[in-house]
Amino acid sequence: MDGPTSRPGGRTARVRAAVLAAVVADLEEHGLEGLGVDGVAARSGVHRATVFRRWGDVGGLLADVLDAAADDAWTPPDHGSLAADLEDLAQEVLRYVGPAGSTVRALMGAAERFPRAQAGVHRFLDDRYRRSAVVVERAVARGEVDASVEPRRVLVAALGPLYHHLLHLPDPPDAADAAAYVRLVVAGITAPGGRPPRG
Amino acid sequence: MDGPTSRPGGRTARVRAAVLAAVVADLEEHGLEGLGVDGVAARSGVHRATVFRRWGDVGGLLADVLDAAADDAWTPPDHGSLAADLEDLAQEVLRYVGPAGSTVRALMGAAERFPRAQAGVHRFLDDRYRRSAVVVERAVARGEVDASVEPRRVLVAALGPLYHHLLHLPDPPDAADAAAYVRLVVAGITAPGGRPPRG
DNA sequence: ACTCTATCGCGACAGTTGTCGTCTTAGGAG
DNA sequence: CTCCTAAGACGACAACTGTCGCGATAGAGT
Repeated sequence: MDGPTSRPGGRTARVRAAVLAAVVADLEEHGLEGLGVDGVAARSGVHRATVFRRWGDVGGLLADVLDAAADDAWTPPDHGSLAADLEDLAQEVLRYVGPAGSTVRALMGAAERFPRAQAGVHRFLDDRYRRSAVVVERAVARGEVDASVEPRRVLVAALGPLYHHLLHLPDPPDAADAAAYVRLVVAGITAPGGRPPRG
Repeated sequence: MDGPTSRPGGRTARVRAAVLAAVVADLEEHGLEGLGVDGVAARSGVHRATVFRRWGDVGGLLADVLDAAADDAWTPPDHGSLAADLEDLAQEVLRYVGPAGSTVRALMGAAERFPRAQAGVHRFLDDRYRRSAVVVERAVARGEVDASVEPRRVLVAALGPLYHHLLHLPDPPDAADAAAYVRLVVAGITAPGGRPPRG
């Protein structure tokens, strides 16, 4: 995500590391409400104006944290069945966006307010869903589901209710809820006599 | 939500109407980012301190707008089949939270930041889902689906992906997307040979 | 008509957010 | 080692957010 910037090494990288570390630390301690550029600047030892110049606002900070974190080699699980794979993904969503101090959750909360945060959410989820598509493709290869299904739509249908539940409903979902949402979708596309879903 | 407050009529009600009208107007014009207590106070002719005292923050403002709007006699449609009813609900979600200046959307965006907004989202969606449960109950009565399904879970499974898509994915969903998410769930619980879903 | 009190108007205040221009420094190029 | 430039440091600044105490008033009860 750095591109061919002029001075990738040295001080700049050090400043970025210090700031991002301060963001996650402040986030875990005080949550999204307690996260401010001023606090991050003080904690990281970097000047306020510098943080504003490079990251713009809290949304930019969070987006950069996630961009840095997304630079991993994550790959979806392979349990041999679509249901098991999707349930595993759902549990992972629960683990990552469930906790109040979670970066993903904070970023989603800031998305509507800060354009940079919204772009960060888009990048993160798009990458996530792109990597997860193999789960559905493997199911197609196994003959578990019809080849006409669109992997992305199945993933969103299976995990979307969990995100919605986590972020917008009063009662926090547990592992059983996550599994139930997945099963509701899997039952549809793997139903023996059911008509092949169009999308 | 007024309860047995002491002075429901007269000036207080007038102030509330003026402020809430200013909120929706500012929201439509400048979006959530451009919504501030100061602007609302100026536009409504009500003093800053009064707005802060009664509503606390932007989240309180948005929550009250939605509380006022939820005081209607809305009832879910009855098209004679679960699929048609759910698709209708999905289209309604699309209409109401799709537009950028929508109050529901703004409230959801502010939820993570302001506790009052979060409570407002909870109240609104809970009420909405409670009223919509009849759609599933009618399907059970018709014998369309098994009686063991939990209406709330079906609704969340059918509409959750749409909320998720609307709020967190780059490409805005259209009517076809909304219908597809619904069908994916309906196919599962109405599948002739499929095992009865557990919840 | 009179009283009483919840609510509003008002202005002062402190803290936070975000911008700007200027100066200094780290560190790459020669 | 020296020069040059991108990046950070610094402090001043305006706008917004949220709080407080005090005085004014609408409007309900009698």
